[in-house]
Amino acid sequence: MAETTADPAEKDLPPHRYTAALANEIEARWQDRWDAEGTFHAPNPVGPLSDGFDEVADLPKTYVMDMFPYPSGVGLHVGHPLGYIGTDVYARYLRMNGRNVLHTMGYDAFGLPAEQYALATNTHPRVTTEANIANMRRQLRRLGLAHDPRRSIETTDERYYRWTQWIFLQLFGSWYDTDADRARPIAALEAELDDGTREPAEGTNPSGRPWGELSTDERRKVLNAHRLAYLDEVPVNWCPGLGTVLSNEEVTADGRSERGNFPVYRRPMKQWMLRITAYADRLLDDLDLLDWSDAIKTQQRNWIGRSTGARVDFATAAGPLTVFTTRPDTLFGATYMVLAPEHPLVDALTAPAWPDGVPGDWTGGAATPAEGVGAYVDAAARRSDLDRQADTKVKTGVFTGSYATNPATGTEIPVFVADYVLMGYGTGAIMAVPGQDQRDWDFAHALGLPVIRTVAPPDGSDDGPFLGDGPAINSGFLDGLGVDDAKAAMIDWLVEHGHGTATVQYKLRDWLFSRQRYWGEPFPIVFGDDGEPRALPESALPVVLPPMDDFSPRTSDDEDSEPEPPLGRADGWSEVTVDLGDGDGERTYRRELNTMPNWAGSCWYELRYLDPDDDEALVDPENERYWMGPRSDDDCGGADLYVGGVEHAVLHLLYARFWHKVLFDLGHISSREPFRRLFNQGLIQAYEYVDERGFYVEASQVVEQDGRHLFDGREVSRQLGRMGKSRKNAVAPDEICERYGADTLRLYEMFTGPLDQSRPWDSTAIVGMFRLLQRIWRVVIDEDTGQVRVADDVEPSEETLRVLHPTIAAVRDGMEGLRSNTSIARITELTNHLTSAHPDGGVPRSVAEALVQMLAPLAPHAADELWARLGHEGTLIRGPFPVADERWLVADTVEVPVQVNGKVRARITVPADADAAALEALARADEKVAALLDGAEVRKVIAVPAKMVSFVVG
RNA sequence: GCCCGGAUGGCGCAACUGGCUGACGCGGUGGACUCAAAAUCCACUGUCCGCGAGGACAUGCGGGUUCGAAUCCCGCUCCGGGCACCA
Repeated sequence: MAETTADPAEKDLPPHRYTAALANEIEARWQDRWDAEGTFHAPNPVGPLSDGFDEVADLPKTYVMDMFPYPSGVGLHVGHPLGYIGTDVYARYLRMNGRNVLHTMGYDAFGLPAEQYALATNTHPRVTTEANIANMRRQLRRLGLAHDPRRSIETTDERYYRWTQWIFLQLFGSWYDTDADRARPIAALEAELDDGTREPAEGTNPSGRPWGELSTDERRKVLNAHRLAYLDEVPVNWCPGLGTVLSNEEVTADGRSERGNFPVYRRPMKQWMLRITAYADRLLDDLDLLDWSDAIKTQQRNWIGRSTGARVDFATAAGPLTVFTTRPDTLFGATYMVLAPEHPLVDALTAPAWPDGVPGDWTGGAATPAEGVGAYVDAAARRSDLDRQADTKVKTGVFTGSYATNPATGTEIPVFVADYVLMGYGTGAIMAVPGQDQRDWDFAHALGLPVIRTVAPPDGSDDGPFLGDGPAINSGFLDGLGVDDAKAAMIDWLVEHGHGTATVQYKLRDWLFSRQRYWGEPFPIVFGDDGEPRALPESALPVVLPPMDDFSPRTSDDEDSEPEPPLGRADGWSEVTVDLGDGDGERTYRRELNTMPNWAGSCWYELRYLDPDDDEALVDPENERYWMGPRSDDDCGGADLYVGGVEHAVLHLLYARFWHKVLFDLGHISSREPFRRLFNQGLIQAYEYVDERGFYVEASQVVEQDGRHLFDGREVSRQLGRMGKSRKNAVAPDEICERYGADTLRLYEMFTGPLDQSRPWDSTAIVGMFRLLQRIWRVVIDEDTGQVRVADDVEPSEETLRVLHPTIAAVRDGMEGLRSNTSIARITELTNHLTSAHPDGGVPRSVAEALVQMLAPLAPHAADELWARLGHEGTLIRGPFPVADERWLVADTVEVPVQVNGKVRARITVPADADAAALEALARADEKVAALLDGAEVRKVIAVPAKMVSFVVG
């Protein structure tokens, strides 16, 4: 890279030029001053951070948030702060315009990466995490971000995770009342069960005996089965190589762990689950209240996956077989049934012998159904989910030898076991309608099963299933009805005859919340001798993560090994003697040894920023209502702006919404949603270079020659990708700050495009923004003397005013719309105008000051410095920000194009307020236009005032 | 396969709801300053034809609507992202 910074030691450089050295000096000085003066403090209405609230009490308020980072050991690269700078510009702009703005930054520091990093460096995660956070704080501070430092939180801080645990106790201490459609305290459920106004929910009382006859232990089990946090035996991703279960996102497409590439096995284990499914409808419906992109909303809708349809019972020898279908209208076309291999009725429905005349394709070549089904089920069990889904074109399955009765037709239809039906969705069994379903069609054709069409396909189409709308055929009382009407009619019939019910099905599963890791929040839970979980009292919080020398998970290469949470080895920790206040007195209990997943801390941090020092509550209700409360009847509340990467489209954002709604239901907060408006920032991409062996080479050392890219003389291939240390294309912000200063980096990152757009990093283009700052500097400061060179008591020329005021309007527009690239372009134009209009200095003070004010959100250090040198006390943090004067927004005269038959043939300068008739006359008077119109018949004239004139000639 | 985005000079992008395509910046070319270079400043810079005035062609491709389309409609291509046997 060319050496673009000037060394101030060099003799012939003007002594007061804006150089990197000067920029760095100014930036460090202002950062210290901002810190010392608490410039970025945003006062709360009440509590420890309420100093100075009186001064801002009448101002409108805005809460701006970034998705907080995980403090990685390699530090930030220039891609990370893109969103942070974007929100900072926005927040500073609003502050200058008289708003009380809350903007801060925290650290999401629990989780497997931190633990792995600690293992790799053989240091305790607490030590590495704290060092990483310190480094990241230093890097971010250097960028001049106007964060309220008092509100910064770390999820690994005991004072923070005490409240994470407290929220878990809220989840454990409540249940979802489907009648009230909200969560309520479990004590309310107990009271209603006691006084007989409520029965235990379906599936929560295995004995089936009335509540009043249950023992204390049995009652505890019933209550536990209602809770929003509950223990359940579920299939999980067990990774013996890492010694922990993993979330689905932590498993690669080929069934191995993302970290370490170890095999992952599905197996059932008893784990903590959070009942997010109870909130499925509200999570879905409330999306309509949010100012989020359709892309993200669609992803959340798909993830929740609500389908309406019916449950239908089919009579079999083993009792009713229930299926879920979204197409009850096609019941007359159900010609066979399929069970998932794991379905509980598989054994019961496996007949002792094949019926007479069974086709060979159906038996899998087995002598008996038991043999055929057994072999098929075993084979399916050995295949991973991913493997089973890899080749979806080929359908396999085996006949059970049993039949079920189609309730609509009374026909006996064969029951198969096939792995294209998944146990995890619906009831794990389907009615197969090959005429209207591609998968059923494929299976029917593979095994020679009959097809009955129940929706008439359009003319002649007889190839494949028909999924569209059309009149019902072959369907008895439904014939002639369209799909929607037929569905409704069939559901009515099913209900009336006791064969089924209308129902809603979701793809969303309850949230697996246990990890066998050390570096996470311990659960505030203990177990009694009965194996049932009990909550620790609030007074026992925080349950502090015990210090351990050996915190590594117990790993193994044995698929059947048992998970062994590291906390089980913490001396004297796994048991605790405590009085739970439940009447049992002081007893010894076993602690829960799992920890929470790293999503936990990020599920509610938006609330803790509001009141980080509150030891009485997770957030004082008044502070929450002030910053996040609903502002009108149809407002869901929440942070005003949340900026982050699109990669958190589903998980983090869904989990956080879920917790927020639980806290809302229980009356702890007034907002129904955590993030009113979400904005996904683009990515900073970088070229990565790969040599002939497929290894990354250091991007900074690649040279371009005749369109080829050479590293060390060898040609390498180039592609655009993510920036990252491992790809050897990372550029650190520190490096750019040293070379140009933070203000230049901020301007450059904002200039390369609107915030939502990804853009490649180009280190050579930064100099443009550096030059801009130099020019602005020169407008105010004489490079030779260091003296202010603006002209006092001089009115700006009309020409300058006509540049200045549209610039102000456009700059505001860009900043409000998170498109400061356009603001910077307009500031550049103004600067260029001033530079050429006043080559020897003497820019009117009022214009120079407006320029500096507009610069302040973007390059706050340089702006505050220039503001001070212009003779003002203090910083520009609270403005003023210039306001455009309408008078100068519209020009007296404008140049408009004149079109003849759609082509621009001339340009004329006309009064801005010329009406259509005047415009036409002026256009006709133009020499060139007159020549073109001469002798031609003008058939039509369109004249749009101040825009254009168009002649149609024939 | 389905669902979202996107495509404008050599590059990043701009053009508010149909009205002068390419603002602003990088890069490039030429110049000023300098012994020289760097830095800085100034000018030019979509493509093609023409000595020139000027003209033609240009917003991924093909149609359409319109006096007028980067913008609206229909049909494609390519790129990026998400989901994927969800009954």
